[in-house]
Amino acid sequence: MTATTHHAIRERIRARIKAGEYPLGARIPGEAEFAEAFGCSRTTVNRALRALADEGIVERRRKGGTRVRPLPVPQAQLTIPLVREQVEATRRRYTHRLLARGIDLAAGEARARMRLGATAPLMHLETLHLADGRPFAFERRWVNLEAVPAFASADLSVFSANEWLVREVPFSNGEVSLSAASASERAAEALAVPTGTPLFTLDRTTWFDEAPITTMTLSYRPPFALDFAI
Amino acid sequence: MTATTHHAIRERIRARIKAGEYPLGARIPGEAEFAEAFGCSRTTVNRALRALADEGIVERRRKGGTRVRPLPVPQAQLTIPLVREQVEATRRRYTHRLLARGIDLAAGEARARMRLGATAPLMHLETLHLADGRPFAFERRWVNLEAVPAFASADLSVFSANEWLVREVPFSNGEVSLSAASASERAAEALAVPTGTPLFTLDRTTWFDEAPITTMTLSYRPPFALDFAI
DNA sequence: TAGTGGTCTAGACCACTCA
DNA sequence: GAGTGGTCTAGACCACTAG
Repeated sequence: MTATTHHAIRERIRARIKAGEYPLGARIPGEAEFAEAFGCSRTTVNRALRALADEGIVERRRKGGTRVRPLPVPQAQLTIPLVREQVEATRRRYTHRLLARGIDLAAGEARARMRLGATAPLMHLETLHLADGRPFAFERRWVNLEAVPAFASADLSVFSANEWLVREVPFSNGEVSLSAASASERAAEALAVPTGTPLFTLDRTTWFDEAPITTMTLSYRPPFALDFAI
Repeated sequence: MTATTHHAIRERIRARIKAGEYPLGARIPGEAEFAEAFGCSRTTVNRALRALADEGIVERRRKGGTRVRPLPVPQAQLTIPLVREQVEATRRRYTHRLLARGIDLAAGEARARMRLGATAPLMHLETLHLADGRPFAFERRWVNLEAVPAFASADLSVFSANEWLVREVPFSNGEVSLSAASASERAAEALAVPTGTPLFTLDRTTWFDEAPITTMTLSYRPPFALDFAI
C-alpha cells in the first residue's frame, strides 16, 4: 500500500489520472512534489513518470512540467514472430517447402524496395509455410547476394530462408507494411484458396546498417489475424 | 566519444554486439565490469542494458547474467492513430458522415466480443470517414449504453463516435485484431468499391477497467497500408 | 532567467536463481 | 550459498524552455 517502488508509484499516479483527479491537458505535480507526497526519492518518481510518458499517458517537458495527454496515444508493443513461432504457438507442427529458387535479373519492384540499382544480383525464393501439413502462409523473397554471398549456397532444408538470414545477419533494422491484397494466381495455388481471396499481407525490407539484405512479401491464408492488446 | 551518458553506453554496447564481439547466446560482461571499463557508475550501465533488453537485443537474469539473445526479437512500437490523424497526416481534409444510428437488440457477435449478455442496450453506428471528400474507411460500431449512457444523446456532428468516446472515456484498454476481409455489400457501397474487394480491417474492443465500452470494425479503402519501422 | 525534467554518482540492500 | 541484476536514496549539476 505504501510501497515506494517505482512500480507502485507509477500505478498510484496512473490511478489518480484514470480517476479524473487531474483534468485532461492539465499540469500534474512535479517530481519533487510527488516525491514528498509519496515519501520517496525524486529518482523513483522520475522513473515512474518516464514509464507513463513512454506509454503515452502523460507528456513531459523541461520547465513545462508534466501534463496529462489530452488524448492518450493508443500504442502497442507489436511483436512480429517468426512464422515458425506463429505456427507452434497454436500447437501445430511447422514445416516449410521451397517452391522455387533462382537468380532474378528483373525484379524491379524488389529492387525499388531495397533501393538497389539494376546490377546487384538478387536471388528469388518462393516458400510455402505449413501448419500440420496444411498451407499457412506463402512467402516471396528476394535476397541481395552482394550483401549476403553465402546465401547463394545456403542449405534451406532445415531452416527457412527467413530463419537462415536472421541467424546470419542478426540485429538488422527494417521497414514493415501491413495490408490486404487479392491472392495472385501463384499465391492462390500455393495456399489452396480461390484466386482473388483477400490475404493478410506483410511486406518487410531489411537492412544491416546501410546495406539492404532482403525484401519479402508474406501472404497468410485466411482465417488469419494479428492480435494484440493495447 | 568517451561520453558516459546511458545513451552513449547503450550504443557502445550495441555496437560491440552488432560487430559480433560477443557470440549469439553468449554471456556478456556484468554491470560492474562494464561500469569500470567505461568509467561510469553501475547505475548508468544498468539503464543502458535495460534499454537493450527492452529492445529484445539481450536477455537479463539475476545471477544468470546478461546474454545476447540467440534470435533478436523483432518488435516495433505500433501506434494506432485516430482515423482523423491518419487522414490529416497525408495533408488531406478529414470529414465523416454518420450513415446509421440506432439501438441494436441483436448484435450477437458484438455482444460476444464485449463479453456482454443479451440484455445490455447497445447502440449501433455506421460511419464513413472521408479524406478530401472521398471514402477512406468504413466503421461499424457498437456502444454499451450501460457503461456510457451519455452516448445515447451525444452530438456526433463535430467529433466522430471514436473521438467522442476517447475524450469521454480516456485511458481505457483494449484488444486489437488486424486482418484482411472481403468487402460486404454494405461496406462496398459506402467505400465505392466492388463487393468482395480485399479490405484491410481493424477490429477493436475497449474496456474501462472491467466494463466493456465499445467494439468496432474499421475497414480501410484500398490502397491502404499500415507502415512502421522495426 | 528561473523552473522543471534529465541524468550521473556512490553506496547500499534486496531478490532471484544458478550451481 | 554466492553472484548477478533490480532498485532505492541523497545529492549534485546540467539542459531545455516557458514566460
